[in-house]
Amino acid sequence: MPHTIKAQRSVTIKDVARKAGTSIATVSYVFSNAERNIRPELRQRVLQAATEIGYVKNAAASSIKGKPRGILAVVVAQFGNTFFTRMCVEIVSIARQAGYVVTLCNSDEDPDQERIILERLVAQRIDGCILCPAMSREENTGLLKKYRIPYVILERSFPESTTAHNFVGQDNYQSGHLATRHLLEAGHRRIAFSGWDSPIPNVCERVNGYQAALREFGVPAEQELVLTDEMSEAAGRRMAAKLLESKMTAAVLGHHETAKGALLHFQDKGIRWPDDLSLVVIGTPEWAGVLLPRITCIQRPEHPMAVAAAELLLDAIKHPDMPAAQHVFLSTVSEGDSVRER
Amino acid sequence: MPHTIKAQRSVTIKDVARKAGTSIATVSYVFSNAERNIRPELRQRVLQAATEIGYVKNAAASSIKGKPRGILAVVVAQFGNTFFTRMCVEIVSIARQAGYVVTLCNSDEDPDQERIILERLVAQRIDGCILCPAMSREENTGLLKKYRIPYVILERSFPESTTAHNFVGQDNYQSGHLATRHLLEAGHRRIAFSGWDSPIPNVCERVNGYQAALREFGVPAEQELVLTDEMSEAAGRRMAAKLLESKMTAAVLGHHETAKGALLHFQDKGIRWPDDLSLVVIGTPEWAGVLLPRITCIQRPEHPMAVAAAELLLDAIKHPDMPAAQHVFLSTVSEGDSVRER
DNA sequence: GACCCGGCAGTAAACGTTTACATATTGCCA
DNA sequence: TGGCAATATGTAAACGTTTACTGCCGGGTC
Repeated sequence: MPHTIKAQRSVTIKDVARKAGTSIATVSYVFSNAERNIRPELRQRVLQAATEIGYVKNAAASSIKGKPRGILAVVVAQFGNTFFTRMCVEIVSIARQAGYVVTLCNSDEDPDQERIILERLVAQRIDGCILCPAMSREENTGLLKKYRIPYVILERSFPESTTAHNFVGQDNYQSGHLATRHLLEAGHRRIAFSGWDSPIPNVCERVNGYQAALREFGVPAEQELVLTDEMSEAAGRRMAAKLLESKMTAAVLGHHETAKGALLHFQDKGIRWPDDLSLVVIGTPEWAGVLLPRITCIQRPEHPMAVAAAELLLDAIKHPDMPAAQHVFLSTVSEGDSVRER
Repeated sequence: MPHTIKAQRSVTIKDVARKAGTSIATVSYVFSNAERNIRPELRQRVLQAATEIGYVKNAAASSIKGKPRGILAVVVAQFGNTFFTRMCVEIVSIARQAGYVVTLCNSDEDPDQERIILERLVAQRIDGCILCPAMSREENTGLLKKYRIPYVILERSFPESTTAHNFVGQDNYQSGHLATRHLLEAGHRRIAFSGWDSPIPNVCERVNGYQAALREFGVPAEQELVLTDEMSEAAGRRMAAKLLESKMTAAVLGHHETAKGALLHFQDKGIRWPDDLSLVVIGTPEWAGVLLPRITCIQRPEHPMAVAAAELLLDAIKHPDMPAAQHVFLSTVSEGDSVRER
């Protein structure tokens, strides 16, 4: 509940008009409507008066007359996650170049929070929204649709997301497939997979890719080699411990947040990669660049995704009747030396 | 320039009133003024009508009647920097608990951008602002002051910042001092310092702390041992190369962004810490937790700073005439093994 | 000199709310 | 039944802009 204090009357267009000895219409024209001709001398007087008394246009007032607000919103599910942070940085930058400021919100993987946030944003009559949904909730995106707020769904491809909405994401199936094939090609046959145990389909798709790759190489998929757990360092450690028990020679760490915990566990136990264990991480964690030995990553294309999402949104704002588009980006294997021939 | 399309008339309080067969006042009271008694039956009818036609209050319209907007802003100089990101996450979370949404902006260390951003924010009539200024610009904070927008200066203590403004920051002098003393106590005498060459006083203060510590141990400060360069990985590598030439036995990496480059250079050259070189990093980079050998860090208290800034801002909003407060947080040495007795 | 036209500037009616004030409705008691 | 609270609802005037429309002035044309 924002604290409610009687805001003292701020400087308005009226004050400027009085000071400049003209009408409020003229002042308004000076500050907004570029077409209207104003005698340079008068315009100067208005500008002068405005700076003297410190006038700044009240965006809320313009907005109720149907002017766009110049505000975009990005709602992500895990703001602290570098994957999202990096995309946010990019989006903010592109938006700014287009003249927008960006409101960033964090649903913390909670669809109810997400709902509340979206309602607030609709109340603000934002010009557009990029949403990385916490879960599949037609009801939530429905709000945006109902208010005809242009939006782009980012990164999480719930079945309906990819069809009815503007969507930008990554091919998770391919990430899992790529990672696993990389290990298979190096000769590994007993390959584990660890991931985040979540309601979103991303990890699930990665597992599908992993299993498909195994099939292609004629390797039977063993249930016990696929582990999922909550998203935390501790969970990563737990999964690492279980993986070690299962005597695999290689693993796909399918989720960079838990991968960190797993690597810490390996470090603690004195298990070294690629000597003792070949590893591929899906994602591009901050620490991958300095960790020794280097680690092989399936890069998630944060940068192109952010750019695509921002541009798609700007497009959607310009062309409200544009049909929904879909962009999916592939992953690439980064160089690294955490995989050894076998 | 936000694209300007005639926004189609959205559902208003009038539509709800018509649908519910009552007056707009009643509808307004249902949605805002909690004191007013409305017959439960009528209230229900209004709510019903509102959901049916999908009414969401237009926050802009309420705002011009002096209602607080429920928007806070955070303007940082380097949004992509994990140090700031982590503080933003925390601030967003606290703000949300207090009922605010947060607009995050990135000045990219450019005071002109900062100016433009602040003007936009003032135009939005935000309820409060946390600002990490790009440079000392009285003119910029002056805008906030003039419009009586409560604000808190974060992290960068320009001389005037600490006196006239609400301020939350870290003791950079102490960080430099702590880092250097840690190395001196381990027996090192030839200690280098690398930092970011910037207009803000933070690094400079750290150098002061470094030099003071040297003095306390009777070690003459050598000019060539203090290096500064731009903020990039490449610059970090450059400084690392120069440091190696100067034959020091230990170094304070005074800025975590350049520290990464320096460490990469050391890795490339096969120089190992703490065997070949003792190191202390000022800051808590994302990668510090997994890097082997572990690295000693002077922790910047991001979390308490963010909490303090957010709470100070909320206080300032509640008590507009509160005198400016100042919070400075000390640093602590994290455990690590990148320093060796000598 | 009557007419029109272009260039400027002002008037006033919106926009979607909030809220002071007025009015209606009810229940209660004398 | 009249009077009076108390309660419930409506009226209308703001809030700070935008913008269609009207008005004014000077100069050119016939």
